[in-house]
Amino acid sequence: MEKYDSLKLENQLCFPLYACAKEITRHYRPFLDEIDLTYTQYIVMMVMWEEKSINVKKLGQRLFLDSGTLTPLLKSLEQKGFITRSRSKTDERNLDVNVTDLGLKLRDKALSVPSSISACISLTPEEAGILYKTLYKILSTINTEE
Amino acid sequence: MEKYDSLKLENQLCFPLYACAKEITRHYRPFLDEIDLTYTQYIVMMVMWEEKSINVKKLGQRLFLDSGTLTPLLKSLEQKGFITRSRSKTDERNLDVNVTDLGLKLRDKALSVPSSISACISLTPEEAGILYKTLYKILSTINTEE
DNA sequence: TATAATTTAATTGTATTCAATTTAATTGGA
DNA sequence: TCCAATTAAATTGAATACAATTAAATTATA
Repeated sequence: MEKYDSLKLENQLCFPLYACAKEITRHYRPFLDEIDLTYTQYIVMMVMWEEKSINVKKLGQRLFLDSGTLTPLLKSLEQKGFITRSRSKTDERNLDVNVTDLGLKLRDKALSVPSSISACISLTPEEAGILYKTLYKILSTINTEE
Repeated sequence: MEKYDSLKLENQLCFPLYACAKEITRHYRPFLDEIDLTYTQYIVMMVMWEEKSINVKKLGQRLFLDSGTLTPLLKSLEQKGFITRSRSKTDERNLDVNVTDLGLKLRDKALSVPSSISACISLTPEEAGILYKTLYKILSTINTEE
């Protein structure tokens, strides 16, 4: 055990996490290109497909993103016709995001994406299940100690 | 089981991976601010502390980064005096990166960073070990099927 | 009620990321 | 040797990310 062991790249847990996330989102690109979405736009659309309507605040909490990222991204999705943006009638500070018909149509085109991705992540269902639980455990604890 | 279940955010494995990586690197910020490094600069310095000298190509392979990311980042580290950049004598296409004395001094200042981070990731050693193995399994397979 | 505090998006600025292209150096084959 | 192919880094352009600040709306309080 050497003084600087804790600073070795191979002893980091965060580095493979960082690299994995990067490599996987990179692998999404060719599939998402076909439906004119980036990875971040894709996870926003996932929420929109489920919720149909949501405001920016809640969307950001769901996706761990702030308005600095979401504002330009939502404008881009609006431009493509997948969503609409409008101030809430009851509280004008809030911006409501709604999925459009075109946005809903995109859902069918996206159906093949998840299987295409899981095909290039060769984990057993058990490994995937444990990984899933562990990641959510980290997410649930990391933002609490503030 | 519904038609669109595979597109639900809660059924994604990639999303918590993406979110975790983002949240964790965000937690590095205050600690790394104190030694004037960003997260990406930090992992570059980790390699430099181990290798002392390496070229951009190998550095990129090690960190899953390309020259588009590394070139401006290495210029910034050079500006701060932590590394030097110079063309290889034997093959001028290669750029050699060398750690400076100042860069080596930074290693001692960085010693407290790993423990600060692991303090806010509350995993058991077993969970961390399994996570580590699983992430490297993904990394080893994801870039092979090209 | 009038104003202070809070909340929500938007904006600004810095730093990634990566695909695609360009430039320069090296290697390989005719 | 000459030139095509390859390789490595740099450049360009688009899209994130996030901290910090700003602006507008709402809520809380004196």
